[in-house]
Amino acid sequence: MSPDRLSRTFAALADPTRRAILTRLRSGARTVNELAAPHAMSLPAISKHLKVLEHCGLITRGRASRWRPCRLKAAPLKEAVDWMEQYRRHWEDRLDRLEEYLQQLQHPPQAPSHERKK
Amino acid sequence: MSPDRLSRTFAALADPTRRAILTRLRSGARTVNELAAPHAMSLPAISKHLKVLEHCGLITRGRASRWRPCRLKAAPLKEAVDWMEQYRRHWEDRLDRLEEYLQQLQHPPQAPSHERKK
DNA sequence: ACATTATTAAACCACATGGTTAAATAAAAG
DNA sequence: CTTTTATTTAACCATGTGGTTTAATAATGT
Repeated sequence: MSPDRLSRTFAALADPTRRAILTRLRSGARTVNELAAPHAMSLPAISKHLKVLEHCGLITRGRASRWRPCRLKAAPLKEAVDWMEQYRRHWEDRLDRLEEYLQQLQHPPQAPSHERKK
Repeated sequence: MSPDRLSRTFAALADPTRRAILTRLRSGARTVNELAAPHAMSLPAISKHLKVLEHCGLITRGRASRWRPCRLKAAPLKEAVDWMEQYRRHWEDRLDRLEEYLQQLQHPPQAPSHERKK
């Protein structure tokens, strides 16, 4: 039961090594060795990270003779940002206080919802 | 060695149950029981999810008599979106093709960068 | 005092994750 | 053909994650 793509994307982004790889790919396609170089870990470890990124669609891999150049595909990031954008109003300070005030009107701390009538 | 907050935030968002909880909290504070109700899992499971969300700052918990109302705090989402925004130009179609063309000029598939013999 | 309600803690389990080393594969170079 | 280079696979290991059930805690209601 593999999770949905949004979940896979967020999971992929949760690792600093993988984020570093994506950042590196912003300036163009790179081979596995090139991507591995800056990191203090084995090549198989990097290979696994790349597989994770590929599996959620954040990179694609071509074949150029004996190299497998990785290329950034940012589409899943759009999907993720779109999900988060729903919350923009919640993190913008101006509305935050009003927000909380309205929330308290709806759900006074003394008697949280549960059994209220419609 | 607990990971940085950005990593924790992405990890928190990688679970559909937790995203559903956050979505629910957009309309105001809710008690643990209220949040658990729509989900087919035990209360301790929900309690753990809330702990994850709290630990990365996506929710705060107050104390109102015997209830622990959870309240959304979207600030970490801003941090996450800010990171992703760097990639906006990569997912906007118009630039995508030009992007790839320029990347190929820089890193031709036949002989990737670093140890090319002249 | 006792039972009820809301929530958390503890102990446990299956499986995923992130790393390792050693070996396999594939293409290019000598 | 043999060696070298680039990368992946396999097997393994420690730790983390997401769930369970049972028990503890804490405040309220009777």
